[in-house]
Amino acid sequence: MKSRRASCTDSGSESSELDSRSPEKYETATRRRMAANARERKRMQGLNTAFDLLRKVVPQWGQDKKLSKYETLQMALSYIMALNRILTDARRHNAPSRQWLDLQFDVVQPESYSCLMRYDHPTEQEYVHSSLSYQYDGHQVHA
DNA sequence: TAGGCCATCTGGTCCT
DNA sequence: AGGACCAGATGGCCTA
Repeated sequence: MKSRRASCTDSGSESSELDSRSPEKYETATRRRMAANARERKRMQGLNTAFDLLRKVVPQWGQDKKLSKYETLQMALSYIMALNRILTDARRHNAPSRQWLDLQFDVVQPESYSCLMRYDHPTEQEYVHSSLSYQYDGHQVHA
C-alpha cells in the first residue's frame, strides 16, 4: 500500500451539496462512495497484477530495473510483433526445420532482446517498425 | 529540486 | 440502483 491523498479519506467527499441532505441520505452517499473507492482500489490492484504477469513474460532491460507500465506495453507490443514476424517467415519458407525455428526464437530471448528498446523515435509506429527491422537485419537466417 | 512514476480519490458515463 | 470503467486531480516516493 503506497501513498494516499492527505486531504481525502475513505469517508468520501464532503461537499456542501451533501451537507444539505438529510443525515440518512448523507450516510448512504458516504457508504456508497467508500464502497466505490474500495472497488476501484481492487480493480487497480487487479490491473497491476496483470502488469506484473506481463512483465514476467516480456523481455526486460535487466533484473534491477522494473519496466514502467508504459514501457511494459511498448515492449509487449514489439515482442508480439517480433514473434509474429518469425511465424510469418516460417510459413514463407515452407515448413522450416526445427533448427531454423530454434535459431529464430533465440533472437527474441530476453537477453538478446534488450537491444530493441529504442526511445528516440517520434512515434510508436516508427519505433516498433525500426526495432523489428533492426532485430531482423542483425540476425537474418536463410533456410 | 525537478521530473517521472505511481496509488488513491472522485465524479462522470455506460451497462446490466 | 449499483457496478465497471475511465480520466482528471492530487500528493508521496524516488532518482538524476
